Amino acid sequence: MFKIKVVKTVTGKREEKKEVLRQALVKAAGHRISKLGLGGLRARDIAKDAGCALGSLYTVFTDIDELILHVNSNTLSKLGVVMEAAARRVDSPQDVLVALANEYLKFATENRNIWAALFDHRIPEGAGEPEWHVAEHLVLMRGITIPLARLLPTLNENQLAVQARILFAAVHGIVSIGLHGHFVAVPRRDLESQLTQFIKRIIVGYQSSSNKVDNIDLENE
Amino acid sequence: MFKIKVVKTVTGKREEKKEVLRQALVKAAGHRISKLGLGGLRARDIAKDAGCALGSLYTVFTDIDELILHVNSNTLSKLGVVMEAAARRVDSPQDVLVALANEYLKFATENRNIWAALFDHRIPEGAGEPEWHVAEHLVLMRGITIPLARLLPTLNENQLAVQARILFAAVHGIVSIGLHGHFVAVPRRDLESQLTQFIKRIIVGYQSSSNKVDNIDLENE
DNA sequence: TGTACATCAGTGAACGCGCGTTCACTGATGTAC
DNA sequence: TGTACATCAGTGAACGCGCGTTCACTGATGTAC
Repeated sequence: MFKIKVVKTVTGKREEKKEVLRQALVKAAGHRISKLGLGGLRARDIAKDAGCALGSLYTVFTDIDELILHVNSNTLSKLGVVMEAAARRVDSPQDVLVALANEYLKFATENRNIWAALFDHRIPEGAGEPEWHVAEHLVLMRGITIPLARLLPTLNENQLAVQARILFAAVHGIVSIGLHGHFVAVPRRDLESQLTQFIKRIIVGYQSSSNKVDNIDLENE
Repeated sequence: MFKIKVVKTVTGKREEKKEVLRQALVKAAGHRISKLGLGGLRARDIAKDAGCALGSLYTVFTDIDELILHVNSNTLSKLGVVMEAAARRVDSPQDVLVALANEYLKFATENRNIWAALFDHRIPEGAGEPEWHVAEHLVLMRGITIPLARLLPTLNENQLAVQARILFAAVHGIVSIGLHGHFVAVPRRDLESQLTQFIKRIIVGYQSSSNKVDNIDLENE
């Protein structure tokens, strides 16, 4: 037992250092992206900031893209944490949905570049994102599905998933165009209240008897 | 009079040819983008497709970016045409809004890459897009404002503009995430009906007496 | 524990290449008389 | 109308440079006995 532990520790020293390097690189890349955006990211700069040689980057990641993927993974997890916290601060499913939308806006505003990297980073040609990364997206969706299920108890799992995605996409669009200023945007200071009203309107739409989601959705299954 | 006309024609021959070249380049660039996306665009290829030398491109545009701007301008104008036509095919403001959203989805689906270029193209560093291009965006917004004004007659100009932008942003988000498959998307075949339901829900939200837009919006003015 | 050997992380200069942009040249278009 | 000269569009080879990635080398960590 003792022997095994020692061997493990000693043998692990290499893997341990590698892990430290990995973290340092992800952190450095994150800072660079925060400051200059995804487009301002250079392998050389990351290595320099992380305090290692350029080549080291490639002993730990196969690619710059792989490194970015890890940065995005971190971002997603941070986003998940604040969203969950926001949801916990209120009770009714209506308030939770509003809180989630506003927290998303807040996160995007305060972490512009690193948030934008989530969407700007395109996987090159071949197969898409690895499953572990897709799974992280799903966790976020889950946070929306929960209040939605309380709000619309007649929907099944699949219908809820679809509504969560639609809702997220709509909010993302508003936040994205609002911050980016692409096309003509809504003044920043109005965004939050507009977003809140927007969510409330959709909730009213969900609840209106003439427009029940379960009636409609079944068309598609 | 006759003399002037002749002089004009002859003198105009240079400018005329230049214009032909300009159009050819924009067209060629458009095709390239359609096929390979904005990321697959190369100055050499465009010139080749347009049947001119590489250098010619720079006698007509200062930049690749300027050329792309013109392609986007074309796209915007095409989009405007189909949206307007779609709006004319129905009567009630509700139906117009639904039709506009669905036409937007259709346009994006059928012109993926060239549509994506509208949003993917980032102006380098310095000052933003030229005003003539911004004006083109406004025309699109105008198309949304009109039915919205009929639906919500108590809103003033400014409030309508904000609502139009929010609505556009939300629809864009749904279409964008739906098509791009970024994050986990809604199955394509469901998108249209989901989008329709979505718009209907928002309209219900607008009309619900407990959630009047004019009551809310005035907070911000 | 100590010594000899093996492995592999870490290095950073050099490679390679893609690609936007320029520039000296030519030939067509325009002007003057 | 015709001729001599001027202008400027059009050309494409060459420039330049940014930057991801590699690779021969070194030194630290790990293994065997």
